[in-house]
Amino acid sequence: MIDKDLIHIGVPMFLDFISEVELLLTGALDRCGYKVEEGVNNLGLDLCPHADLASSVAFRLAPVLKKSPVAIAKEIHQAISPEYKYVERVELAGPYLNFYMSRLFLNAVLARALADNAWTGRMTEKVIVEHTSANPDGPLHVGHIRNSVIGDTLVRILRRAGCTVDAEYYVNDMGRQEAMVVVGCDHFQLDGSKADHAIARVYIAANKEMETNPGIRAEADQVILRYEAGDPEITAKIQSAVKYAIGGIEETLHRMNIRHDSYHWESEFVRNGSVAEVVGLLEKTGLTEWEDGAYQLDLNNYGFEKKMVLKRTNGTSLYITRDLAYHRWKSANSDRSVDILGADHKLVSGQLRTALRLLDVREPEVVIFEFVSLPTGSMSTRKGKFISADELIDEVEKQAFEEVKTRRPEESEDFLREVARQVAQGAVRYDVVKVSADKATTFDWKQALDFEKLSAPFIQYSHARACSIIRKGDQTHQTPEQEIQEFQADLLTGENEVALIKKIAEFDLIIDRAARELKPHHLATYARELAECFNHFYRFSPVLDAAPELRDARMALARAARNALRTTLETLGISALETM
RNA sequence: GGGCGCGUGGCCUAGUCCGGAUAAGGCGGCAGCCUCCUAAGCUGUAGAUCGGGGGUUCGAAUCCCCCCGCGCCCGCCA
Repeated sequence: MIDKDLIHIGVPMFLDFISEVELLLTGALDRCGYKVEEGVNNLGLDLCPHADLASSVAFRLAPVLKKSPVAIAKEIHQAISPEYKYVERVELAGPYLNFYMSRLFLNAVLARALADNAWTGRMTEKVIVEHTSANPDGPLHVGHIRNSVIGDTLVRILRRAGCTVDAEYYVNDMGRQEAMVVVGCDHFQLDGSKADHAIARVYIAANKEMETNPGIRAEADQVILRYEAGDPEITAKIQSAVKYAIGGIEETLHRMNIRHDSYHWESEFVRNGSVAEVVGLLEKTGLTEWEDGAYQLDLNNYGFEKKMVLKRTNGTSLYITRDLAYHRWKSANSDRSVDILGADHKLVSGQLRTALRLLDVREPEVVIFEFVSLPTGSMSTRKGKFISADELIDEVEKQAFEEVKTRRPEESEDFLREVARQVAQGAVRYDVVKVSADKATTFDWKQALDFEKLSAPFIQYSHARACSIIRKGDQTHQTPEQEIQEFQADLLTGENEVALIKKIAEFDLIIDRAARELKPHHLATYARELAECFNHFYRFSPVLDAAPELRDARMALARAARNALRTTLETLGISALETM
């Protein structure tokens, strides 16, 4: 039987196991009269293959105490209090101290994983995550979606960690790019294709036209000037073009299971006076000056060679100035604000943060991702050189459809289409999120269309297998509630079973880390490991054919694994398909 | 030229922040497993001077310095 009280005490997960180990270690160190320096991980705790948690603290003490690490570890080991709950035993392995999880802990993890809403972290901050924010001058391409997927996954991770998150899209309606779109609309006809693609066509055409017709540039300048002045005709034109493009972009985002909670147009901050206000505040720093007819901020003392231009010669504002106002607003309306930006924004986001510091405004946490390029070179919307997200999703869906059709030929067309859609959505997201943001990548069709182990379908498939077992088990046996009450968790002693429970326990640690470090790829790695653990369990621990009591225990584990897989997939924004 | 980032088996990547016990996966090779809960799965096998060189340390893929290669940036664009 599982200890039902544990469910109510709540949260017996990996972080609690770690807490207990820390308590045991610091207690033992005290008793020995040893002191470790303050610092991150000063107890030398580490996940490793030899133990559930290992400490190399003896190495750190050795130079100070002038004793061998082995001798120190031995002393600490002997001084460790025998009173523990989640720890089963502490082993001395030379200079290392190895901690192992107790049965009580494993059973508690299982109980928790079986409960509803088992995984909500303890963070309480209000967080604004700004992501995507692509210019409304064309469709999202395979570079943009790195921003979208990283951003949306972080939104989900932060929510899972307990935060209240607002996902925001910052719309660049005042920039030169949008002015070019309006000029493009004046000279060329929007065709009937998907809105964002149609906008891209006139935008590309206008840029091409500009090569031979310098008048185009002047027209764009006029648009910028008149929009900033609030000219109603231009305002109507820009608003309709922006809304049209954003509509198409949203459609693409929805295909990837991505939604924003709010949109902020940069013009909003010009119209409500906060851009002017920010410029005024910067003036008080004494670092601003008029140079070459433009209003500039000198950040030379802060390591920036180039001055930051706040206003053009013709008086209009620039992206960075408007962004400053937006960030001031974000900081005032959140406890944490996070920006997802491409590598080309490194310098400018540094300038932005410096300027905010001067204004005594909390800086955003900036997640920079490196570029996605094509085998033929870098992408450019302006030059029409890109693979659109829509094209990618279409291809992946087509491939997924063929795969499902081969495996489930008896199923209806609707079923195949729906599974293919959700597999494709997951495949695209996982393919992006699995790589660390600071790695530059080259887009590869072969890899995008690979549905094997290092992919979303692998994880979705594990989940579907768990569901299949549960479905079959429920048909022949009692209700889920009864099973949860009655199974004997202590029977789950197989190597694969224990490994699976431990992997399930790790979830809160991964979420906590990913939420603090803003590294969504940790969760992608975890998802693969969890699926792998489940597949081993599936392969080596038959559930339905096991003896009755073992069968019930394994059913419970299958259910716990299903919950963990489902939660992990949902946090990655990937559909947890029950059959595929 | 300067700044930032990256360099891990043939290819793609995790591990690097916070140094610890045999460098972990995938793709592709090779050899196996469907009268057995969905084979989008599982098992085994071959394959790595962790870009190069110095340094710090009891210990370096991880920290420091130099060099090489690749990417991004250095607009009154965003």
